Amino acid sequence: MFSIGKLAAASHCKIPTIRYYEDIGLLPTPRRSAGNQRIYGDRDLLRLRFIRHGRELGFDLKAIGQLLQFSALDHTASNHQHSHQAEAIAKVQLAATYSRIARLQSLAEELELMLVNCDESNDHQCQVLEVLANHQLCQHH
Amino acid sequence: MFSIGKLAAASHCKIPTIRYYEDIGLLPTPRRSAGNQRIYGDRDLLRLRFIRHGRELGFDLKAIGQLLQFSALDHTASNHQHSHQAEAIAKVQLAATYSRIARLQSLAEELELMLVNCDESNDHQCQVLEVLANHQLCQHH
DNA sequence: CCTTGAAGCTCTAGTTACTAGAGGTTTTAT
DNA sequence: ATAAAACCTCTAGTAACTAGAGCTTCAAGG
Ligand SMILES: [Zn+2]
Ligand SMILES: [Zn+2]
Ligand SMILES: [Zn+2]
Ligand SMILES: [Zn+2]
Repeated sequence: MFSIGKLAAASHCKIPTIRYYEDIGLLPTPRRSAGNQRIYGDRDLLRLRFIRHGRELGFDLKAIGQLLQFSALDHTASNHQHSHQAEAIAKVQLAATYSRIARLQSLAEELELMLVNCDESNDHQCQVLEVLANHQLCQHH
Repeated sequence: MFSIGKLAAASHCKIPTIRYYEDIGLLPTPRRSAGNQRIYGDRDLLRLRFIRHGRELGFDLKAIGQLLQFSALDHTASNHQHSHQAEAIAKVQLAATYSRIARLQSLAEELELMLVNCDESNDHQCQVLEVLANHQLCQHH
């Protein structure tokens, strides 16, 4: 039985974010005090921590919504079916993560090259600006 | 002298995106035909390609706006000062890229671990769901 | 009991970089 | 002359929050 402020502190999640999760249906509508303030229980804290942990691991809210359904936190007991679906979502996330890494690595190489060439140009014809103006000068994409 | 459609085709940029860049001031307001349709020239194409190339390299629009100012495309001639500023922006971008890579790599490791542990669990206590519910089970963050 | 400051409430709007669609006009080609 | 393609403006939607205005409620001290 705690207020939204306590819930926020216990979950490392900001108050407006908690209300936002409620708005979009990720958190259930909590009961209210006589004066209309939200009251939460332990179950809500577990659910919110699950959501935040999912976010830290890079899942989007839609995926987290599905994962919650597969978990015991969404009142239907979890079973083997659900576990397999959860794994499928995690695999998609992993693949997306690898492809982002690959893309960022090629960008980093390109940027490094620009900067190195800047240093080596003796009349300093700035390679950052030159390359941006002309994609032909790129090596990696 | 070409229409917005031709400009889009020549720059691999969608039409609404071109109008959006105009709205936010990244592209100058073009002159118009008698019937109010936009007319562009070669200069606009160079500028738009610069912008798009910057986006492909991961710069945000604010950084690209600055880079444009430093470049010869923004009618003030480029000079050494400008080159140094351009390099500074590229260095910031490079650092941000490396830190994103590092973060994604730790996430990928965590996801891999979850999936491996799922496979190894003989009663299949789904580790994806377990880990999400309990950050203590994480190794990497 | 009363007061005051902290915490909570709702609602709106802003962030980033676009994208989609409605409903109307102009161009281009036959 | 007509019809299709391209263009116009304006609004709103995307993801996941965050900030602020203006008002109400709660908790603690005197
Ligand atoms: Zn340079
Ligand atoms: Zn390139
Ligand atoms: Zn599993
Ligand atoms: Zn964790």
